[in-house]
Amino acid sequence: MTTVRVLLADDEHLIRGALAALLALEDDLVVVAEAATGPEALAMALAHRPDVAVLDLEMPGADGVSVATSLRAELPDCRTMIVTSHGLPGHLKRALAAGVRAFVPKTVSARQLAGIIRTVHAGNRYVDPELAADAISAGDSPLTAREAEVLELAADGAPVAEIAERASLSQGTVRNYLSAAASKLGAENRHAAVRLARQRGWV
Amino acid sequence: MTTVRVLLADDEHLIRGALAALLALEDDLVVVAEAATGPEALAMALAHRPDVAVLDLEMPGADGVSVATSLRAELPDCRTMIVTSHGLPGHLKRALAAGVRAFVPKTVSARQLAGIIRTVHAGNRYVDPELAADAISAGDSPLTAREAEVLELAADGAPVAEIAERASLSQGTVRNYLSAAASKLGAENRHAAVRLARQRGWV
DNA sequence: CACAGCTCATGACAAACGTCATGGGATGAG
DNA sequence: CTCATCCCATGACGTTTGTCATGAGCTGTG
Repeated sequence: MTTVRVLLADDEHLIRGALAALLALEDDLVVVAEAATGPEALAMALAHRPDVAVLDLEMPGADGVSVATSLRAELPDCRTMIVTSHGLPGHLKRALAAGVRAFVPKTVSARQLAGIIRTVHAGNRYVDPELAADAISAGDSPLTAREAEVLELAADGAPVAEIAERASLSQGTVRNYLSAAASKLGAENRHAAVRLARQRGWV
Repeated sequence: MTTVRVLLADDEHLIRGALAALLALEDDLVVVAEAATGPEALAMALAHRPDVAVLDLEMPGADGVSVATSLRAELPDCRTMIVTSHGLPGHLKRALAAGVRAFVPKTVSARQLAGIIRTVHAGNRYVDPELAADAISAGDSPLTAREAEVLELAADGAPVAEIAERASLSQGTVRNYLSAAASKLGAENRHAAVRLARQRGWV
């Protein structure tokens, strides 16, 4: 029997600890390291060279996907997987693009998670069926690069003047992009557009 | 030794299961029921009459605080406590007003949580020191009831006309409230005001 | 090469929004 | 009772927006 060396990264101590305890019950899994932040996860991975890194999507410092990206470069043999509370379609896409092998919502049971870790370790992929369906039905972002960028700058309710300055664009151009983005998303105004784009993980 | 009967409510199966397993290690605690949604938590509580209800703040159906409110009315002997990932000051306030005995971020360890459950069962309260400090420094909401209501309706980027209709107010009145709210919060416009109010848990 | 698509800009117009002054009715504290 | 505060409204003003037309430079594809 091969044992799988696992790295666990989650900023919530309660969950990380509990998870470690549950995974320890599976006798072919061993948690070799834990981390509470993105950078820490990276450091721990380099130090302990786990077979599989289980990364929370939302962590301080660097999110799961960017950790996965770094990991892919620095530790190619380590498979990565993402667990998350909020299963936005866009996140799934970003994750897969970063070479993540599994994308799992926290609504699964520990036993299922253990199974998925084995699946990933065996070289296969796993994506939660429901999330996959959402991602497919949500489709690709219709926004161009600049539209997305400007929309993101508009996210905190800043006036056009400020967005224009931060993006080094003229105010007119910003309004054009905002208008285009809103109409592509079927939103009444840029603020609603921001909400929609967020929901679909396009920002 | 008295044993404490605990209800566990969290929509994330992974966490709920893991938590149950960890609490089971404490021999004076016994998890008598689990729930994944607000209404389910309520039903389980009525059926199993636990000593302490550990409620996640964000759950489908009804959030932790409203469950606690119902519980207070229907099962006064049951102490309630809230665990949450996002410790917004306003939530803490709402929770305490609802008679919740403890408010804990998920960054604590399972051992600490067990201790807090005992504290609560003994009739005492517990509030995470950091959250308490935030809540105090954030202060009370300066918004009047209507201002908060209108601000909430503005949350999804709806135009004034729609807000006015939904609140049964004139458009002028809505704009006045929005303007007042934004200036009280020091925001540039209503959208930024919504963000700020959300951050502080005032909506 | 021609064509399509993205990028950036300008100008102009209508609609939406923020702000202010003003006032009447309700309510609660002193 | 009086005063402050909130609630609701109206009208008016200037500003910020969304939208549209138009055009120029750039890039990649067929």
